[in-house]
Order: sequence, then structure tokens, then C-alpha cells
Amino acid sequence: MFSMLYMRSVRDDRTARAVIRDEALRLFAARGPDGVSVRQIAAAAGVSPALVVHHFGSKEGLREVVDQHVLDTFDQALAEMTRPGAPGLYDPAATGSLAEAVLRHLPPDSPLPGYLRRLLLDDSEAGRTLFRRLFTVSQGVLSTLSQAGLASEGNDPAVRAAFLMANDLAVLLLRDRLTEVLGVDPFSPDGMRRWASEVIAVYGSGLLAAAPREEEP
Amino acid sequence: MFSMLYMRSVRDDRTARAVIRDEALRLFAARGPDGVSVRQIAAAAGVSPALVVHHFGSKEGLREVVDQHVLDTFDQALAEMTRPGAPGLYDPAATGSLAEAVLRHLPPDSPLPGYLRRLLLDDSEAGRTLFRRLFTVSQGVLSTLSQAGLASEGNDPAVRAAFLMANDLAVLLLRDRLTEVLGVDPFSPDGMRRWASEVIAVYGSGLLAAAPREEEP
DNA sequence: CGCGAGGCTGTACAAGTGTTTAGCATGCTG
DNA sequence: CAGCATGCTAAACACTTGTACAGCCTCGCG
Repeated sequence: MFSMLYMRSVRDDRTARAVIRDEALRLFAARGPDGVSVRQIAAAAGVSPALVVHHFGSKEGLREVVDQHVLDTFDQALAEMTRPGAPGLYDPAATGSLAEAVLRHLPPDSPLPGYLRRLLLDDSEAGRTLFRRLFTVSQGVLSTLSQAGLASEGNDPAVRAAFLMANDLAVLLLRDRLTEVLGVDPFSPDGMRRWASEVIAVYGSGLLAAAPREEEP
Repeated sequence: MFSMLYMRSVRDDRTARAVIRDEALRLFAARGPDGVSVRQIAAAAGVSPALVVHHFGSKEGLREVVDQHVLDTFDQALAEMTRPGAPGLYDPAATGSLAEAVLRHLPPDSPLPGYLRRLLLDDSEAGRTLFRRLFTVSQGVLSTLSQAGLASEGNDPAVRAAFLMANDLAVLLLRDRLTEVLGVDPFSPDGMRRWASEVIAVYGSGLLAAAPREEEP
């Protein structure tokens, strides 16, 4: 009666496999792989639990596919913003914040930040890969800024690059907590502005420098 | 035959209840409450699973007791190092690192840092309480340093305090990852020295300042 | 048309979960 | 001494978990 094409919603032309992957991504990001059952993923995707196993072999297999998918997506975004001539990243006024830059190119309700957060925190192979990649980028940014005379690599370039990266990631890792105590989401436009302002001030001339007058637009 | 006293090991005079609590603390820190079963906790404590429930009502009850225990222990350590006249914390050369200060007063294999890490990351009531407390301390330190002329509160004191706190916590949250890319545990004596050195440099005069010559003792 | 392949489901199973219950043994108290 | 509370265990419960199996339906190809 209904052809395969009509099995999928008119507004959703993804294959069932892709739907499962996307729903798993969303749920894994929110509750972690151990906090979500195959049945819940299947229900969210509107399929039977057995189909999940059919397409991905096992729950662990699904996790690996989602990990790789997220890593690929992230790499793509990263390549786009570190390509020669890309604006912003090497601008000292941008604080070199990778997290901020990536977030900007994502829909506000994207599950990707949450998933990346878990990758960085849980110790998985994909997480280690991601972290190494980020560290390399951080070292590259610092080196470039240094050669341009916009920053110093310090006595311990590796540690300085790690310090800057860790500070950057901290906002992603503690987002909800910071939102609570500050009363503003640090990833919202307003939050980003306020956060970046302080980061620039401290990175620019240290904690001791007197606060310059706030400029009103 | 054997009195109750001899039921406990000669070298361990804790009550069974305390043993269970401590083992739960250790296992929760390592794998998270959801990653540990009541049976595993009981086995680690050398008791039956039913005794865990007998003493704590439920697994959730046990978690709450452990949460409170950790919070109490932490508050005690915090009170000790923020008491008037305590050395170090307000010393600008100490970077005001709370994490570092607390870590120093703990045995190297203590499960407490790991548990605190989870409290900060998972969103539980105890975690929110802990985070608020830390934020208050951070605000206090910044304010004190400011009044002493050792730092500026910046245009946005709340955000600056949050920034400093988040940076501090990032090392705790990403410890394993940082250890991998740097080749040194940032909480080891050597790691602390290298990390603190860069933090002091950046907080002292910003990223741009030329690196001063490394002083050899 | 016939027929195989693949997407897909319903059912079942073994293992592990948190928790309940009944009961044992010990030490304290009347 | 009698009796009771307490610390503790073994067994069983109801439930959820991941996964295997058998079979249905529809499409595409000969």
C-alpha cells in the first residue's frame, strides 16, 4: 500500500538509520550513553529496538558510529574556521575562543555541544582524539599570535596553550552551573559579550590593570 | 565467640556503616553512582547488599549521605584555609588557586577530588550548593585582592570572579586529559609548578608581556 | 511473473538491577 | 536468666537491560 518513501514523514527524508543515529546523539548528549536504553532510543526514533541492533550491531556499535559522526562534523567546522584567511580566530579581540567560534555556527538547540562535553569528560578513545586535536589547534593559535607579535608563548608554550584551551573549555563544561550563579547563559549573545569582555581584559594586561571605562554603543 | 569488636579488622576500626560509605565514595568518584551497583559497593565493603539498604534505606539514600559527607569534609577544609591569617590563598604568587590549595591537604590517592569533580559536572542539589559556595569564595578572594591593590575587579566583577573560578576548576575537570597531552599530571608537584608559573604570568601582565628569564633555583 | 534481499517487527531470554522479606546471632538491659 | 533490639545475611521478587531469533512485508531485479 504505502511505498517505502511514504514510510518516512514528509518533513523528514532521513533514512531510519540516520534518524536512529540523530536521536541517539541527542539522548546521549543529554543523559550519557549509560543513561539511555536501546528501547528509549528506538522509541524516540519511532522504530523497534531490534532495528537499532540490526543497523548498528549493538549499543556499543551505535555509540561508536555517533562518536565518529560527531568527530567528523566537528572536524568539518574546525577546518572551516582555521582555513587560511578565515576571520576572527586569530583576531586578538576574539580571545581566540574556539568554543565560542564553533557555537556560533550551530543552531541554539543543537545537541552537539553537549555531546562534545561528554566526549571531553568521559574517557573514551574519541574523546582523547578530540582533546589532542583541540590542543594542537590551541598550540597553533598561540604560535601564530606569537609570530604576529600579538602574544607571547611564555616560558612554557605547551602549558600556556593548555591553559588557554582549558579556560576556553571550562565555559562549555560548566555552562549550566555558570548560568545559575551569573543569571545569564555564557553562550547567549549577552553572556558571550560579558564573558569575552573580561577574558580580553585579563589576557590583555593581567588582573592588576585598572578597569577601563566601559564603552557604551 | 567473637565479639562485635573482632568482627572488624584490627587495622580498621570503622563501623560497617562507615566502611560502606567510604567504599561508595571511592566507587562513585571513579565510575559515578549510575556506574556502580549496590552489589559492587557491598562486595567492596565486605558486607551483604541487604546491609547497604539496611543502613541507608536505598541506593539514593546512600548517595545523599555520601554527598553530604563530601560537602562537610570540603567545607571543613575550606574553612581552614580561608580563616583569618591563613597563608597562601590571598598571596598573589599563589594564583589564588582553590583547587591547588585543597589538593595540597589531601593524600595523593584521595577519592575526594574525583567525587567533587562529579558533583560539579552532574547536576545535583549538592553540586549546585558546592558551586555556589565556590563562587562566593572566588568573589571574596577577588574582592580582597582588589582592596589590597593586588588586582582589579574589572568592569564585571561577577563575571571576572566566575572566569577565575572556572579556569581554576578546569584543571580538576580535565586533569586526565591534560596529563596525556602535557606528559605531566598538573596536580603533581612538577605539574603544579609549571602550571602555576604560566597562570601567574598571564594573570600578572597578560598574554602579550615578554617572557621573563626562567629563574633556576 | 517469481524470488531473493533487506528493512523491519514481536517475542523471548539470560543477566543484572534495586529492593523486600524472613530469619539468624549477638550484645545489652530488665 | 528472659527478652528484645541491633547488626547482619540468604533468598527471592519484580523489573529493566542488551541482544538473538524467527518471520513478515515490500521493493527491485531476473
